Amino acid sequence: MAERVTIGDLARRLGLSKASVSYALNGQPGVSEQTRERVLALARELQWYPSSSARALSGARTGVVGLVLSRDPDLLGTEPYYMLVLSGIEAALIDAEYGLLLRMVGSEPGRDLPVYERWAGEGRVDGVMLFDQRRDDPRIPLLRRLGLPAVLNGAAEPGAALPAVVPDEHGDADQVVELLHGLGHRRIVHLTGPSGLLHEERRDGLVRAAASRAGMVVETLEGDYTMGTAERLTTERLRRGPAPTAWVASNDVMALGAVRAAAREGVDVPGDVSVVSWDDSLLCEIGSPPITALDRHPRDFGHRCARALLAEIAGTGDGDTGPRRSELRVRASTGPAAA
Amino acid sequence: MAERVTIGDLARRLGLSKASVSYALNGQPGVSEQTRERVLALARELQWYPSSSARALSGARTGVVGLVLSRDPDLLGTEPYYMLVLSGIEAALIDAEYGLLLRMVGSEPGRDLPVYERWAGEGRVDGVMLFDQRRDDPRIPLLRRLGLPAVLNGAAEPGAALPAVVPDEHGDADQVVELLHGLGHRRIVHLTGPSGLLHEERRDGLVRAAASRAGMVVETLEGDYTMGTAERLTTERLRRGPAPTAWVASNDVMALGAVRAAAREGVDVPGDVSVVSWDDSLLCEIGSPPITALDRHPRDFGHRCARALLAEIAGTGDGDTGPRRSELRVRASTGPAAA
DNA sequence: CTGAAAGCGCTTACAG
DNA sequence: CTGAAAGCGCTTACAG
Repeated sequence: MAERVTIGDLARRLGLSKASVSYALNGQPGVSEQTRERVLALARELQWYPSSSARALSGARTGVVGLVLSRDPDLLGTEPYYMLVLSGIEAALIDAEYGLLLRMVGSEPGRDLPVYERWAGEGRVDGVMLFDQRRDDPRIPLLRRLGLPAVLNGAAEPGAALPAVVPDEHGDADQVVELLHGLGHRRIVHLTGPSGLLHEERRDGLVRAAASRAGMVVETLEGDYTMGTAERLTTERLRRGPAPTAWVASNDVMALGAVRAAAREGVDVPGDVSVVSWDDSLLCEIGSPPITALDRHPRDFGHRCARALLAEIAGTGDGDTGPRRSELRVRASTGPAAA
Repeated sequence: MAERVTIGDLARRLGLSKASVSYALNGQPGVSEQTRERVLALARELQWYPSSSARALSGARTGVVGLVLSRDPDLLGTEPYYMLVLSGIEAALIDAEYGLLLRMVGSEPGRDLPVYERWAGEGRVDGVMLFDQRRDDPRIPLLRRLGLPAVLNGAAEPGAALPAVVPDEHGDADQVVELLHGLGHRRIVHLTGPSGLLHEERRDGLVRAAASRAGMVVETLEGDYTMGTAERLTTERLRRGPAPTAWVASNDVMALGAVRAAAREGVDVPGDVSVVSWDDSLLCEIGSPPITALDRHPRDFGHRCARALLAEIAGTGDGDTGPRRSELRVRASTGPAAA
């Protein structure tokens, strides 16, 4: 075990007090430039690292932010979306020399609450990032009570209870509906994630609004992001009689499920039915047919989320650059509406 | 900000010393059962949480283990393997009330070294999990020097410099080769990941050994886990003249690349060429054709890795349950060898 | 079984 | 600009 070098060691060697060393190391006023240089040089030479626990204990930052992922592990393994968001988060944190404490819990609502409670109680993190906001989300009052900085990612109203990072949901819905309308489709099935999730409700509202402006009709089917459910819902709907010609699915996995179910029912994609995914990924690229999808820049989004949280922790305004327009990647799963 | 409850508060309320409270809370001897009960009851009532930094500073555990993922973010987003391993790790850590500090760095070798140095210096973690061991891996001497507990995941020799968790690579190679041999294949292309990775070298050796026992021949092509490279290598090999009839790829993404390249070259899968993936995932299931793949139980593997590290940290032997046999999921990408 | 005390390595008022 | 000191909330010998 390498012997730890402390600021006490640095102070002794330099004939300074620990306070001066601390000021020098932290870029605080209170030491001459010359002293600071000497301190920094010695710290580097002796490979001094600040003890994160000592720092945290004496009231400074922990240098860590927390993220609780509330999805089923199997789904996390198949949906590339979160891994990409995660890598964007990491990129932002690295720049700020922050660490990420990651926790995966199941998808049942509320399983994450004790984690925040504990993190706050133990003083583990400086803040947390929240995804998948729900109606009357219990995390918001909880985090307020705990006094833990937090950022709501994917929220609609910037003026909400917590600072938020918003995606371009409006533009997303418009792009998708526009494409389908242009292809002659007039009826859409919107295959959503669980309706308890606010972004699913918002998306559905925006799709309906855009559709109705274009004189189109929308049927909503509530899925759960899994392929199995998407296949079942699609099969049922196709069998129930005259079905819409366009399907919009909330993620890539469900879009694939819709395509597979259609194939199994003898419904041609895109001949009889067009399919669009709200998330792009390799899954969409390799589907047969490849699936038209929105590239919502998940890495970029993760990066913005982390930066917003860091700004919140630092108390320096939100610093959010605002949403970036998604790119609709048109592939073979969409085509002219059947007559 | 909720006021922090400390053991001092508990001690005062109960008329005990902080030491007694600490002993009671930590299940240490030195307090009567009755006292312990009272302490625990009050701690629960006041929602006391141990300050992780105070604990860590006074020499106890940090309660956190670290993981550095050294792959390109884009690849992490497409390859489901790591997310599944991660969820297995999380499951084991939750049981032990441990947290996971996650860091993603690029795939250039060595980018992770400063992270370990820093984590050790800052006293951030109790140990780290190592994946993707390389020949003369610099992490091993580094971690030894730093005195940071570590576990090598995916290593072959249990008697190595660090405790290790081993997959059933032998069985994996045998299963794959056996399947192909039974289908009449006699020549295999082994599309590997970077040869600097020890598990790639071992796999290749095992595939060659199993093949040669069965009178088969193996050609090795070194890929980098990406689809692009796999497509290019496959295309080149197919064009170069009489190619083997069986392709074994080190991950699902490369297997897909091989299938796509074959299709583009007018080579039928599995009519002309069979393809097997070393990793199973949704990508394999939805491929056209669906790809025969080894389910190496990545969640289970992650779970074992985390448990081994926790055992190492606790100093309680390795506690590894040993490898679990992988399951070869035979799908439409493999068939009888062309005459 | 219990208490008083030192110490972990920092940060931060407070004096000089 | 610098130093002596208190304090963060625990754990852990050491006495009783």
